[in-house]
Amino acid sequence: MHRDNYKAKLDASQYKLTGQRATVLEVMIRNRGKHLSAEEVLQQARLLRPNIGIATVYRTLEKLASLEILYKGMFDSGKYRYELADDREHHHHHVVCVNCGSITEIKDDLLCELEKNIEKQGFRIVDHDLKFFGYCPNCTKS
Amino acid sequence: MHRDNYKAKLDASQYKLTGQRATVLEVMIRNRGKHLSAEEVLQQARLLRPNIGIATVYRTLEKLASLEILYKGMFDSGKYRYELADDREHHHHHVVCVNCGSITEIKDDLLCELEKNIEKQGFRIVDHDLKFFGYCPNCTKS
DNA sequence: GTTGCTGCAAAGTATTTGCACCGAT
DNA sequence: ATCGGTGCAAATACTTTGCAGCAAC
Repeated sequence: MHRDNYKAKLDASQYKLTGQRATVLEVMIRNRGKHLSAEEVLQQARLLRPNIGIATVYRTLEKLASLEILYKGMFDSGKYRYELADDREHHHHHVVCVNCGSITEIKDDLLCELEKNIEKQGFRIVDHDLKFFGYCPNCTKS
Repeated sequence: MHRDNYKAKLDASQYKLTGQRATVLEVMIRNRGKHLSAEEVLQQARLLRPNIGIATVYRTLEKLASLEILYKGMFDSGKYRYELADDREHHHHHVVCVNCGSITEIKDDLLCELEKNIEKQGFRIVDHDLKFFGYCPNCTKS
């Protein structure tokens, strides 16, 4: 998806497309496929706009996630990471390397069946989150 | 599994089975199937041993998790929850109700196939973590 | 001038660590 | 006497919030 589409989406929302928000969005677009922490977003955003504050970054990430422009997830431990949501639309999963910490994406779609089973038990499922833990190809060699 | 087996497992480790550790273990056993936060463990532990401290609870939960007596996972947001590990041995998953926050367990095993696919791409998978988000039967009614 | 947005600093949560003391060998 | 374990308090890590000032309409 092109960056103008994200901006349009934000523009159409109840929120203003301010310079700071555009900066955060720009950082996320430039890091498509990566899973950045708020601190990492801040550092990169400051290259473009040196005095942006961490609170603004958090507030912006939160808003972008609520608009479903970003996906907010907890991978390893203790902190949230963010990525462009359309990158993970239908359905890809994460492989977290327990050795080097790298996060790789895996495309697959085998979970619909499982969800149907669960719904037979009276649930209504709206989302899922699947992560694998292991060794990435790089770390398998050693 | 009987509580003596857990104690034996802890006993056989490099760690001592102290009163505090037995208390934490007891709390976890009494709450089999629940997913307790450290704070919740503390509150229950204090019923049995009023002056146990939060640091001891954290240290004990950490040790029990490293011995694979407990499973440590992040469910909703911002804090870890712990459960007896053998309750989740091979393979059950969690359904988190986005309305009431209840966590239900679902037995299933459909992921081996998926793991094999990923391993063909050069990874070595050692664990996975699958969560569904939706509405539990109770909250579906309303 | 109202209203929403920002940066800073302070507060809030969850967790970890430093340290003096205790208890079992 | 040693050494691991404990409780308390302080420190840390991440995130949220209060607030005064700013920017846009």
